[in-house]
Amino acid sequence: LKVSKQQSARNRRALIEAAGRLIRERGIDGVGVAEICAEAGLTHGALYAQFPSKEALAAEALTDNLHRKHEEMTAPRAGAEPTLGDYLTYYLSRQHRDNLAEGCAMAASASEIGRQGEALSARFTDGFAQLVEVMERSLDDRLTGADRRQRALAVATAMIGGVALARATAKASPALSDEILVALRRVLGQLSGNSREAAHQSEGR
Amino acid sequence: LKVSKQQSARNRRALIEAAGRLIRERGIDGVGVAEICAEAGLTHGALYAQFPSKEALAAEALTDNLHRKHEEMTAPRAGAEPTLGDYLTYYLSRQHRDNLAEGCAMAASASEIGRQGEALSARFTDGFAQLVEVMERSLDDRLTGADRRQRALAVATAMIGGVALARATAKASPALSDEILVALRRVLGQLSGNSREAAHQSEGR
DNA sequence: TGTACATCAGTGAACGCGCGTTCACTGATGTAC
DNA sequence: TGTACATCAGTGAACGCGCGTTCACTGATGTAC
Repeated sequence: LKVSKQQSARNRRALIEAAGRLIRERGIDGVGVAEICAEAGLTHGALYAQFPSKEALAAEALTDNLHRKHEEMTAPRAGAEPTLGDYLTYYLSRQHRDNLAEGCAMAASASEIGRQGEALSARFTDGFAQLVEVMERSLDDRLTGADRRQRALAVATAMIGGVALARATAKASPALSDEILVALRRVLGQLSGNSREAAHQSEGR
Repeated sequence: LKVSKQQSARNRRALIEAAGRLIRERGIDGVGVAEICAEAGLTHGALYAQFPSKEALAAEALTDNLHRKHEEMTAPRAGAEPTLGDYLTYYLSRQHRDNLAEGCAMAASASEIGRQGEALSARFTDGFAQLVEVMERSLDDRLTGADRRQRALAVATAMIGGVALARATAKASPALSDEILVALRRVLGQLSGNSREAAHQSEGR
């Protein structure tokens, strides 16, 4: 049965969102197309009217998540540009760790993305490069050149690794998992080059 | 056909090693038991004479890898205890990034281990806690208490995240992938608390 | 504005395939005498 | 030391199952007149 263009667009959105949520929670290989389509309120055949394959849908879901997260992170906080401390508080939080479905896709898929097709790894790489740039802008203006860039790379990498490892250890040792988040907020905060902000993070809120 | 105890023990070893290699390369869901057994020179039924399930074999392979890596890392370098710089040079190398099969299982499975059974995540967590302790011992003696512990947690997390992200970005941007390794060696080296060593890392070898 | 009809998003049965696991069987090993 | 036989690691066919994808069909939409 044919459906209105509006409804068809809504269905496409529902597929992207269901795929994103389920893939972040269980991994690409951990969800089937039937389940994704059912979650979107459709039958499995409908996917192929919108996307050429499961992988194409996964790629679309990844891009969608990375765009959304980029906007969320860079949105002004109380009218001002977010600081590195704001980013760390947001990203390295228990809420983020415990919410696979709505969290950052990079933390959810870091170690498996290299095994997927080029479409997925190219989109992942773009998203990571963008995160590094956001981190670089948040560092103190007195830092320059290679040092500034390297700190931004280290912060971006450690944030993603931190959430991934906090999740990996959460079941077997909740205390260690929490410790990872606290330690990274503090140690990475000290890399901002801004001594006032570093002191703020050191208080360990 | 029955086989000598010696041969049976060798077959068990071959299964653990084949499983470890293939799972690190392609993920647990990316390899079948038939392929693991074929790689070990056996038929698929043989697995169940040695292990109750595929997951039990995967858990054994994970423990085996983490023990081996722990021994490799802590072995004295030229008669002396390895420094943090030695660990970073070893772990954050292009060789490690490019050798999934023989590399550290934590970097290969960080983001997917939380979705597996408890046997696997408990062993992963033990291995990570051990890595944190090794890192802690390599920091300068002047660092103490919570600061020392937090730096060790940050270093261990960023090392694993660094290799995972260097791999994730390697296909789409080899330059960015290399940059991650260099940046982490340098920035993490500066966390050792040993200014001589930090300067050494800063030269960016 | 009203009617006729081509379009095409979505349905659901069917495709071949590989998965993890089971099981009756084999036959060299290793033990009991 | 030599013989008889129970053991059990490994074989390979078979199990049910869910996977991603295809396809003939449906019928409301939206266009052409």
